[in-house]
Amino acid sequence: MDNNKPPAKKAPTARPDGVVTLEQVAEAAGVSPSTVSRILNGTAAVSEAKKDAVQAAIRELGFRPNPVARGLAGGRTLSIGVVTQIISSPFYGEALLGIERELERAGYVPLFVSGNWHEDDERKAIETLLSRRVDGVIVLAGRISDAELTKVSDSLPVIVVGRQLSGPQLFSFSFDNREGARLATQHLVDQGHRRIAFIAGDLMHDDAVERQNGYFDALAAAGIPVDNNLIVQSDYTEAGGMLSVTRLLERDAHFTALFASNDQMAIGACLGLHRRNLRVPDDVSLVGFDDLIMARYAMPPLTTVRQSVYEIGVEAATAMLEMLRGGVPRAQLPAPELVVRESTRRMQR
Amino acid sequence: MDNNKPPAKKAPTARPDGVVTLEQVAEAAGVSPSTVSRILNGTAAVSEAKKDAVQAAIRELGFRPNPVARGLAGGRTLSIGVVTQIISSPFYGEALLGIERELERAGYVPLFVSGNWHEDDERKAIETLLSRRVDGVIVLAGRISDAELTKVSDSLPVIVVGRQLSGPQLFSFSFDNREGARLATQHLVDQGHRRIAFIAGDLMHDDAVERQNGYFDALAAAGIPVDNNLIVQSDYTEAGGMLSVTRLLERDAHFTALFASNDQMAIGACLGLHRRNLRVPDDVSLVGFDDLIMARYAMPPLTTVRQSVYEIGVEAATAMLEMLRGGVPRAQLPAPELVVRESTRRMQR
DNA sequence: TCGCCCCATGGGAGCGTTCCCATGCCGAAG
DNA sequence: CTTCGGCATGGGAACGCTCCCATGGGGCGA
Repeated sequence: MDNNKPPAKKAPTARPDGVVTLEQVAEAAGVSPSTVSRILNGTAAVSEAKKDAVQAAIRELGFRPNPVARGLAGGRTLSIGVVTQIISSPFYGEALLGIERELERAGYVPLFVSGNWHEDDERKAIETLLSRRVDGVIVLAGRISDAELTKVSDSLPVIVVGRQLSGPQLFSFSFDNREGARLATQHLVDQGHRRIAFIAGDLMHDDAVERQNGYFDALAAAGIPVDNNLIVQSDYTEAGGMLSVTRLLERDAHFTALFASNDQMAIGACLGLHRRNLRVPDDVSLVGFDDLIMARYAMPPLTTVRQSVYEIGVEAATAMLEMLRGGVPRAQLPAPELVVRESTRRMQR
Repeated sequence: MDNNKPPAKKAPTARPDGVVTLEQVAEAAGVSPSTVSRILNGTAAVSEAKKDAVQAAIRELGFRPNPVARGLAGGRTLSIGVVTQIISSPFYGEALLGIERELERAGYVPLFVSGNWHEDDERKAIETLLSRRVDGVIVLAGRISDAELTKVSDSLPVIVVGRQLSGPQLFSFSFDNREGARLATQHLVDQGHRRIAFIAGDLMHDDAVERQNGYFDALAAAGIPVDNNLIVQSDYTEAGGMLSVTRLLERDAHFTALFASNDQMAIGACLGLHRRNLRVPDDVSLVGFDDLIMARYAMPPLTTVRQSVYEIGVEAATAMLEMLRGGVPRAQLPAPELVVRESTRRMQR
């Protein structure tokens, strides 16, 4: 009774580490591993009886499929790579949250990697993701060339937010930055402002360019000539916004309104103005872009353009899942909307 | 010449999908897969000659080990699970950045999952991580019980930030919240304030309790009795901070200073005060905690307690790596430091 | 009634590594 | 010179799952 011959062929029952495998489930349910796999993945038709037996066994044993083994065997890892620029940014944070929530519903897990606004880092980030065998990649903005992105999409579905690209496994969508910026500028014009300064983002990026175009659109519509002296380029950070105000003031570019192309720069600008004893909105009306939480709690609360960043994340994830399912993704982003708070007012005198 | 018999035994050379495997490297270098593995992992001594040959082959073929296969075979996935509460929070964002940066240096990748301040979600998050076979888990605060956390550490190294726990595979460390809060309150006392309101965090969490204790400490040291009417409990969000001010004001709890136990609530409180026509710092001095970027750009810039959240992330990751290496982790967090800005001033009249 | 086709199922070969074990080989000790 | 130990190396079995292929039955048309 004690012949414990090592090559005992098979012994799926119980393991020292308490890990439950598919094989054990199969044995408990009295079916083959193949059948369990089929039920798990819905790969093929299985009789109700066996289905029930297996479900019961799974529940009883507390079986949880091992994604690692799945990844190796099936080539899918149920994980999606997400390339952000800085994970800590309030802007990206919102988007990541949307992505995470949406992916979770489908059993996928996001793998976040930061590009740090640096082309090389971004490339490395994508490499990391590829070597981790993610099932797809979502790229939020970024510097890497369109060509490289397209190349990646040869082997994987790719969703790009904030660019215009497409291909068999490539889908992109953007928020209507131009219209949003137009709305913001228009609002300032409507309030009687004529000298409206503009803090642009990094013009290497489409969205920054589009926001600038929206600014131009509104000025043109109002018959106000563009004055380059009123425009500075910055980097979407609070510090950048603050610095921009200094630059503007040093140029002696008199302005009664300022449109910063994102909220973070607007907040920075606000402090910059404060330091020069210029009050918002009394001396300068200020508009931001994005409608991050910080806009709502700024002093004064910031007029801005609502862009539901969370929603963008959700849409990106949805599109990815759709692509993975073999379908054709689409993205329906809400239209830009101006949120008027207290940082803008009708031009005095 | 055309006999393409299917069971050709082995053909490691080239694959349709361009994926390079360890086996191909072995063949190219004229050694066995085992040897390549040994070189890759430094598992055993290998002659210099073979080592060079393999290195060359790796470089030439552009081989990148497949973490998925590694995970299956070796039981390690080179990934670390990180349980946060809300990935989009400016506070956690900073910490995650620190973790990511530090892990990257060692070739590890973080897997972020959100607990949403919800015990069930947190438990599910940890489950997800375990089923993904992460090599370790870093928990940032959270609601889950100490016992459960300890249980997890039976099978994995665990690092907990913001609690006091320990065990063979369990390490925790905290920022000195109590001292930080004491410092903040003390500062207010030093400015002549006696009626100092306090917005606590969720007292289910150690850090919130500690911050409250620090507040008590300073009051006691100054001989000021605790007035429960001056204390409200909230949730570390801007909205919560704003609401707290309303509650405080409705109670007719006259106060000349307010210490909010994190920056986000302080920012919200600032707006709340503004709405009631109370100016910061003219009518009420305000102090926050954390020193997030937003504190620097608040209006007025917020006096707060510096807690390098980024650093905390780095320390957590470092400790994790140390544990993985089999060593004994330690964490050296900088001491709390008060950052005086413009939201506090000497009590008038 | 017979044969064909399709469907439910099982068997088993990978997926790319790691790691245990076996195999030579060489030098040192007896 | 023989024997033993140790070291560099190769072989091959896992790891847990997916998926292709083979098999056996049953239903249905002729």
